[in-house]
Amino acid sequence: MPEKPVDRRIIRTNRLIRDTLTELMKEKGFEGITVNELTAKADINRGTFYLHYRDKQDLLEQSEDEIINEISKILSASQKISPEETLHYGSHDEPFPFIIKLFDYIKDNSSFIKTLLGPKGDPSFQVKLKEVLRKTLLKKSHQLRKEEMMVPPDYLIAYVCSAYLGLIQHWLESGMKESPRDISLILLRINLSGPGKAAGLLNTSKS
Amino acid sequence: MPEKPVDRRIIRTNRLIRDTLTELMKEKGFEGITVNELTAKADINRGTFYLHYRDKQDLLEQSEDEIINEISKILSASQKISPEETLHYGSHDEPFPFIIKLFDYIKDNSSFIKTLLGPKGDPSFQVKLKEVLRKTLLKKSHQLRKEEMMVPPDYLIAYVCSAYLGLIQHWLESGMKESPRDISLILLRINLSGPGKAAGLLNTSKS
DNA sequence: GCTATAATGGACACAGTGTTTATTAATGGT
DNA sequence: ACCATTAATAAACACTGTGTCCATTATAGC
Repeated sequence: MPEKPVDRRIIRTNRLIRDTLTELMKEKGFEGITVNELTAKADINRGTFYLHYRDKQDLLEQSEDEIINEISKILSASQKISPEETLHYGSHDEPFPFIIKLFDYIKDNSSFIKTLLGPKGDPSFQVKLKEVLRKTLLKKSHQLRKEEMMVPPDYLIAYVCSAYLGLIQHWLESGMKESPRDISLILLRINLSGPGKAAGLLNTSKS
Repeated sequence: MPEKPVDRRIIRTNRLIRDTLTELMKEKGFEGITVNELTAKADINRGTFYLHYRDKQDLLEQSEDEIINEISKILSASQKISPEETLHYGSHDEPFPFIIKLFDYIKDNSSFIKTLLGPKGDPSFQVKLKEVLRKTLLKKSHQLRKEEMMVPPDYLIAYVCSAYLGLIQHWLESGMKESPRDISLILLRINLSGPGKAAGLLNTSKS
C-alpha cells in the first residue's frame, strides 16, 4: 500500500470525490458523468479535482484498482489451503473461508461494486475481476494433470471465472438476500456437481 | 423486421456509419469516440449523422439490438427440440445444432461483437445477451421440478448464462481457433459434467 | 426528364475540458 | 500559539465537441 497521505484536507477531498462518483454512477453510469457535475455535487472547486486526478478516467481506474487490490489480498489466502483441505471442504458441503470473506467484502462495498458490474458499469472492471479469479484458480489447478481433462484448461477457467462473476452480479442485483455463507455454498455446489446435476436433470452421471 | 429502406443513399450512409463505428470501437472503445471523428473517418457530413441517429448512444443501441434480434431468432429454434432429443444429444456427446448456429453467427460478426464484449465494450450489451440466453434456458427448464434442485433456480440460471458468455468471450479473444462445433462441444461437456469433473478432479461423484 | 428527398457546407449557441494565475484558508510541526 | 507549508479556491483562458439550423447541391426512383 502507498504511504498514507498526512494532510486531512487531501483525505477529505478524496473521500468527497469518490463518494460522489459512486452516487453519480448509480444514477447515470460512468459515461454520463461530467467533471463539472461531479465537483458541483461534491461542493468542490473544479480545479481541485485536477489536483488529484488526471481526468475522470483516471479517477475511475484508481477507484477500481483499490478494490481489486483488496480482493486480491483476500483471494491470496487460498494458497494456504492444502489439497487435503480442499477435498475436505467439498465433501462436507462446506464453502472455503476465503470465498466467504470475498462475499463479505463485496457486501461491504456493494454500492460501488454493484454499479461497476451493472449495465452502466465498466467492462474493464469485469476483466480485472476475472483476472484475479483466474490467477487464484490457476494456482489451485497446478496439481491436476492435463491428460485427465475433458476440455481445454483455458476454456474451463474462462467458464468458471465468468460463472463466479455472474453469481456475484446476480447476488448484488437481487438485493443480497442470501448471506455471504449461503452464496458461497451455492457456488460450491454448482461447481462440484455441475449445472446439469444441480438442476436435478441427471440422476446418474454417465458421461 | 422494419420495412426495408428503398433509397440506396440511406443504405450506403448507414453502412458507412456502422462500419466506421466498428472500426473506431476496436481502436479506442465506445467512450473515446466522437461523432466528429466518426463522420470524418466515414467521409460523411456531420449533419448527415444526425439525420439518421439521435446521438452516438442511439447508434450503439440500434446496432446492438440488430444483433440481439438475430441471436434471438437463432436461439428460438431451441423450442422445437423435445426432451427426448435433449437427452439424446447429451448422451452422444453431440452439441445442439442451434448452439452451433449461434457460434456461426458470432463468428460472422466477430469484429463488432468482440469489441462489444471486450474491456472497452458496452456492459449493457452483455446484459442483453445474457437475457436472451436466460429466456432460452428458462423455456427448456420448465420441465424440471424445483424440489429436486440443489440450489435456487435463478442462481443456477445466472451461473450458466454467465458461463456461456465467458466462453464466448474467451473464444473471441483467443482468435476463434476452434470451430463453432468444437466450442459447442466444450460448452456441452462442461455443462453436463460440471467444472469439477471436467477438470478431472473427481473420479466418482459422491455429492 | 422531373420531382422528391438525401446529403452537403457552413453557421450558431452552448456545455464541458484541462490549464493557469493570483489569492485565501487550513494544516502540521515546533 | 505561531508560522511556514501547501491544499483549496475563484476566475479566466483556448479549445473541442455537441446538436440544430439553413440554403444549396446532387442523387434516386418513377
